[in-house]
Amino acid sequence: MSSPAKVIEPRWERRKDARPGELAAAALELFVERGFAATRLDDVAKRAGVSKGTLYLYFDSKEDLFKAVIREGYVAPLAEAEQFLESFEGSSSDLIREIFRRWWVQVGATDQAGMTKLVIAEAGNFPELARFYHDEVIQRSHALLDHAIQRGIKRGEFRDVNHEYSGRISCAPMVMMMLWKHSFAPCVDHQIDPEKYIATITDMLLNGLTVRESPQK
Amino acid sequence: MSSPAKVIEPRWERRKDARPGELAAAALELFVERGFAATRLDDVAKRAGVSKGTLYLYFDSKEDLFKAVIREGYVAPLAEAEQFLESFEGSSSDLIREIFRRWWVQVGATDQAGMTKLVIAEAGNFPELARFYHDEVIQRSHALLDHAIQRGIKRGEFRDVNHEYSGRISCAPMVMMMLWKHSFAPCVDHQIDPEKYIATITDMLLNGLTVRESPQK
DNA sequence: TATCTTACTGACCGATAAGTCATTTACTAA
DNA sequence: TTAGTAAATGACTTATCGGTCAGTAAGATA
Repeated sequence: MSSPAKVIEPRWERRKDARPGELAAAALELFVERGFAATRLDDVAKRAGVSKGTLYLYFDSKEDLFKAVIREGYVAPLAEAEQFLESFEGSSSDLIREIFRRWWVQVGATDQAGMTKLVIAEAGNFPELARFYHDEVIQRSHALLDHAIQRGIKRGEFRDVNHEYSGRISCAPMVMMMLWKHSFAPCVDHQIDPEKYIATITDMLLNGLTVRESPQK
Repeated sequence: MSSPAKVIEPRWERRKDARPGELAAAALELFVERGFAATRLDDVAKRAGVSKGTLYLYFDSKEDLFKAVIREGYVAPLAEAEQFLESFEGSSSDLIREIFRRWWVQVGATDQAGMTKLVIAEAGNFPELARFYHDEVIQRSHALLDHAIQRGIKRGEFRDVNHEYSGRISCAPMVMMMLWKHSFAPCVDHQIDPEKYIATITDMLLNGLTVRESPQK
């Protein structure tokens, strides 16, 4: 059955550089799936293909691992989006549509999307981390949409809506889709079609519900 | 110092009927604050003013307590809202405004608001419960808003927006405000003014961002 | 091929918290 | 007043899991 096997597979490999990233990725998955307290470090290690002892070579404690996952894994694409907004030439309607589209492709469809659920769920246990995530991600996302809306107002494309909450309200449907993906989506039949969903958001956000005296294309 | 004290305070009282409700209320608070796994039953009992042993007189296990909190504590006001919609006479704009206002007063501002965060956070660990909550609360909330929108379309007040996601998208900003209250709100300075927030939602939802050829009041 | 370094392992320890139950005490009814 | 009941207690048992570390083996070096 088994060949004489001159080539013996090593039981494990030394991959000092790759381990932290792989452990953090495994931890993110399990933290999102089960929450911080319900996640066992043995399981994190197993999913990363190492033993628990190895995990402790790279992280001081479970809490340290958690913080590393949040702090180092938080969404980078925001800076790119801010840059994109600055240099965008077209209409503000197209700008907002494009922001949502990119948001989904670069974050929503990736593992990162689960981080929002994780931070919301653990905010009570890790308030400093929640504050960090709020300042670095939430606040900036709201500001991004708000700037896009202000741009539209300045260019005469948009109505002068309330400045304080407009960014936040525009973001809400996108955030909810991310949360949905990591909560109810795996439990229920009905799935969301991101493309259709985003098309409906932009339609409602830009045109509203009320019929117009002079309907436009 | 101490009076002869003919009247000795009893160390505890027998309150068989009140205990389950008080324990469930305490459990909801702590589950929302810390999550299921991180909540200690000693703490739940202490907050309810009893010992852990008493908790086990009324609930079989920690999981049983959790299920009771979700199943028996879920938002009742939905049925009333559905009734309200059926019998509403005014414009669909006013209807939607009023739905949001009542939503906040009857649910958002109460302890119940935390349940949404709890169910989302624990959906991975309790899929059956998540399904239950989805069918009984989420689905019905989306349907409620969707009906209000369909009403507006039928009456010629609203544009014929996409039917599939309009209810969900309309709910998103309200749900986000509830989640916010139980996640970032206690960590950061900035607070949301529910009244202003709801006013901005309805303004954006009904009128959209785009300027109109013939602006209306 | 022999030697050395160190990434990695996994059995083990101790603390924590779920769950139990013998005992205590509030309350009731005779 | 007292005996009877059951609601409530809290010390105890036990399983789990975060964290440790002595030992093992990958693989580099010469």
